[in-house]
Parts: sequence; C-alpha cells; structure tokens
Amino acid sequence: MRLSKLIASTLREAPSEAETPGHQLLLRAGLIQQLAAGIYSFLPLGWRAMRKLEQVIREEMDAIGGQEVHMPVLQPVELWAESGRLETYIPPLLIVKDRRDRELALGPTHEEVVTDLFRKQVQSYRNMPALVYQIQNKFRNEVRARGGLIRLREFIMKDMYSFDADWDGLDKSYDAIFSAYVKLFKRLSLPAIPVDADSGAIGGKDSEEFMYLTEVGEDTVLICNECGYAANTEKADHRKLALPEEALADLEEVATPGIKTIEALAEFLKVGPERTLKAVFYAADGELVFVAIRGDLEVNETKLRNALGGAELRLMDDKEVAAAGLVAGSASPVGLKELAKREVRIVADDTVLSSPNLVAGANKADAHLRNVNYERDWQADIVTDISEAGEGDACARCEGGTFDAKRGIEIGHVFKLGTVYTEKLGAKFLDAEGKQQVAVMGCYGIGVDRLLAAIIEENHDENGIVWPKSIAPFAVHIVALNPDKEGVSEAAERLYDELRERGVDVLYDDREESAGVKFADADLLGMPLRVTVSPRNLKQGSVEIKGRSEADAEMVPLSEAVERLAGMA
RNA sequence: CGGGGUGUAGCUCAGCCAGGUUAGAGCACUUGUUUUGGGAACAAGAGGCCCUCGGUUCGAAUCCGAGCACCCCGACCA
Repeated sequence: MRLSKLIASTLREAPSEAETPGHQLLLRAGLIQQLAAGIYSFLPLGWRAMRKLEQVIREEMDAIGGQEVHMPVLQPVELWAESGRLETYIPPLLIVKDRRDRELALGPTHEEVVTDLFRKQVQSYRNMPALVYQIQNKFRNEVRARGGLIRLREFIMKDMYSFDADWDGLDKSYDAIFSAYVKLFKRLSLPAIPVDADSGAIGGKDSEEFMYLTEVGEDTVLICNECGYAANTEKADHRKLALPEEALADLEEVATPGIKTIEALAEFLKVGPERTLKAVFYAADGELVFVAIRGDLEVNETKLRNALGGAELRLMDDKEVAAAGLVAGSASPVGLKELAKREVRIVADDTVLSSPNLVAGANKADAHLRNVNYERDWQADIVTDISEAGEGDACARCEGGTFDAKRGIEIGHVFKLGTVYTEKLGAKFLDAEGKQQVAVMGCYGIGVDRLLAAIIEENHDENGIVWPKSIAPFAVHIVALNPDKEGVSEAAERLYDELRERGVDVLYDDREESAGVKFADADLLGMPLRVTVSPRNLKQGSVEIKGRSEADAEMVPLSEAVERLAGMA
C-alpha cells in the first residue's frame, strides 16, 4: 500500500472525544472513524489489523477443534421467547420489523441461534463434543457507549459454543478453550488474567472473565494479596466482619434528630457502622424492594439482581420512597410491610442472621431503634449474600489475605452454561445406550474490537503504536526520503515490489513530505520494521533497517535488504 | 434513565459575558518557489447551514426557550 493513496490521514492532535492513550492513537493513526456513539467504521489500516487479529483467533480456535460457522444477525423473536430471554434479557433487544410486521432481533449474542443449529444438525453423541464458533457483528442496546472501542453498540465478537454429552465433557471443553485463550493472549502480547465472574444475562454456573489490567479499564477486579484469588467486584467473595454473640436486648426507640446517614448515626450513637442496619430502596421491574444490609457493607447490585431473578434494578429516589409511605433517612424493616402503602419485598444480606442488637431506623423521621434483631423483630423474603467486596476487604478463600483493587478491560468471558438453553430449546441427542439426553453447553466470547483497543493500550510509547508482529497491518514500512533525488525513488520502488513478491506486507511512504513528518508518521503508525531509503544511505549502497521497538537502526547493503527483511517479517 | 460537560473549517480551539461591517488562528488540504535525516520557510488559495427549531431585536455565532448530538461519572456487558 502506498501511503500517498491511503484514504485516511494521521492527526497531530487527537479529537477531543478521546481520553485514553489507546483511543487517541486509534484516531490519530487513522485506524477508525466514529459514526455515532459506540458505532465506528474501520479505516484501511485499522481493518487490516482487525483481519489479522481475527486470523490469529481463528488459528487458536481451529487448533482445539473449533468449527467456524456464520450465523445470521437477524433472529426471530420467537426463538428468544423459546429460551425465555425475550422478557428477561437486559438491556432489551434491538428489534426491527419486516414488511409483514414480523419482529426480528438484531443479535446481541447467539446462544439461541446456535442451540437451534445444534438441535437440527447433531443427533448423536458420536458427533460430540461439538465446538462451533463465529466471528461476527453483534448489536447491543447499550445504555452507554464508552471509551472508543471499549464499549460499543455494534461490535465484532468471536463467540464459540461447546455442546457436550455430559458435565464432565463440558469441564473438558471449558478447560480446552480456557487454555486456548491463555495461549491466544500470550501470542498477542497482551497480559490478560482470568478472574471469577458473574454470568449475568447469559446464565449458567461457572464463569470467568479474562481481564487486561489497565487504569483505563471499566471493571474493577479484586485480587487477594495472599492466595491470588481474583474476581470481578460483582462476584468477589469477601469475609465479612463477624460480630460477637450476645444476648438479645429489648427494642428501644432513641431520638436521633436530623440523623439520616449511617455515618452520622454511628457518630451520634457512638457505635461502629457494623452495629447498624442500613436500608436501601430499589425499583426492580417496577416492584418496590427494601434491601437491609449491615451499615459497614455496601450493596452489590449484581448479587442483588441475581437474588431477584435478573430484574432490572434502579435506586429509588426519596420522593418515590415517601410516596410509598416510608421515610428514606430512617427506614426500618421492623413493621415495614404494615406501614408501606404498596407491596414490598424485603431482601437482607446474610450478615443480619449473625449480627445481634443492631441500630435500625424507626420508620419515622428523627428516630431510630436500638437492639433490632432478625427473626424476633423482622423477617425478610430473601436472605443471601448481597454485599460488595472492595479494596482492603478480607479474602474469603484464604486466611489473612486482603484484596487489592485494580481496573481492567474484560476482553474475554467463558461460561459453563449447562443445560439452560438446551433444555428450553430441546437440543437432544442419543447417547451410547440409545437414550435421549440433553446436551450440556458452554459459551466463550472475545470482544475483538475491544481486544484490539487493549493491545494498542498495552503496546505503545510516547510516539505512537508499537504493533505486535502478529497483527501489525503491515510488516514493513518503507520510508523514502527525498524521493526525487539520486535514485531514491527507484530503489524504494524496487524494494517495495520485491518485498511484495516475497509475500511481505509492505507500507510504502512515497509522499513528498519532509523527513521529520515521515519518521513521525512511521512511529505513530507503528509497523514492526522501518526501512529508510535516502540519498545518504544509497551513497553507501545501503538502506537502514530499524525495529519499531529498537532504539538503533542497522545499515544493510541494498542488495541484501530484501532477503533480510523477508527473514525478519 | 440520573448527574456533569461540550457543540464555530477535516482536527485543536478563539470569538459569545457587555448583539452591530465580508466570522478568526494553528494544524491538515491545493498551487508555486526554496528546502530536505525527526512534525521546514515564504507566497497565493480552497474550505464554515457558527448543532437544529422557535423567540427577542432594526440587527443574533453572541441574549432567551425547546430539542438533538457527542463526551465523562453511575446502572448494562465482549
């Protein structure tokens, strides 16, 4: 490719929309162009990198027996009704109507479609495990796009699905794909670590995310400084402070004028926040949910959502709380259901079971209750772990370890789905005994655009991108200085042609630009090898070869240049 | 959806508060001359529905109202 003909130009200044170094480089190097929030075009260089990246992913998926397919973007909503996700999938599906008013969802993921494919194609255990994957555009009705390619509304995903004859088989498939991911990220020069994760709207049991740790990440990962246990905050198990056992004391109302927060309450009554009961109100699909949690803990909305069966959650504001006949600053589960003007569900964190004599609200302003005890004074509809772990909290997986918090980008996610979809959609096969069985499923995603963004975030310096060889848009970048002088242009053209004949991907800077501009662009674009052809070098019968990450260049005789470069590329 | 911010040339921004000639700069782009090893110099040019709609006014990029878009923080996820 001749740089003079490239339909994208480099930018000296990054558009103001970009904040992270990676996003700025993506725009400055002319790899992508935004069309709308979370929707981007890939320009020639960006698309070449994407295609190479896809190819590396394909090789790793094929290596473990993956079979590439291509499934439709348009998915009949009836299929989603069959799996039960038409109502529960959050955010809601993007749905278009065809000319006969039939509703089609733009696929945000393909569990339903692939399960349908499997049930129609595979009838025997002999064809299993079945590993199918595709690399394809996904559409999500995201609440908020973010960070360039980090969070998109339309994006490219590599999604693989495994179908096994039994649960042991699923474990094996999962492990094989897990290992393939480890290998893949290593090959891409990207340090990514697996962490425990919630399975969210996809469903299923075990699930791990591959995180690239970076300050610009949007997820928070907790890592135990003792045992190494790593988990997304939405999933992390922490050891909550245990309170000493004590005899239950009598309920007692105390005046707490103007006290509305746990902090103020603890201060006012001279007790630790762990001796208080915090009340938080949520609207869960319109239903009023009262969450009771010890004052020293925070609500983990993912855990809460799971406890409520996947409802869409929203914190209620004080007005809504008041409209329900309750007092936001002094709410209490004691006598709550009698007082509330509408149906209310009470969800309690499991710490309430072992935390005696707490201070809770009195359901009226300026008053609280002492010695509130679960069971005796109030009961919840659901009692489970709904508290969020944070930095410094004790790890539940070992003795003595505490969590460090890190930011990360989730570039891959693997799930053991089990039989959630295969049962609903009737994906059955015959086993060795001729008995009908339901297939056991797993799914494994990689966000390809996001992966590209992470690779750039990880592989750049102050001058630009430093492409890993495996996905660089071009292997060699020829810089011709003073192309109109002393045979420079001829030598550069010949090098360009001969390298291409050898199958090397070459970018050729044939523009009439000053040396400074050309070198700066070469650094910005970041191809692994730079060859400088100039009058000065040609006088010695040489060209200059420099690796993008090397400090110094090497003079190589012109006659050997093609051979050398072809060997290095 | 809640909170914060921004919309003026391809990009970065000034002008707006205190309304008043043909709306500016730098970068990028075109032409010419001179340069030529780390974002050159000079000269000449092209390029703007000042986000949209409505209002106030003799007159609106500027003031007022509504809307839209984009960015950031939270809920969603690859």
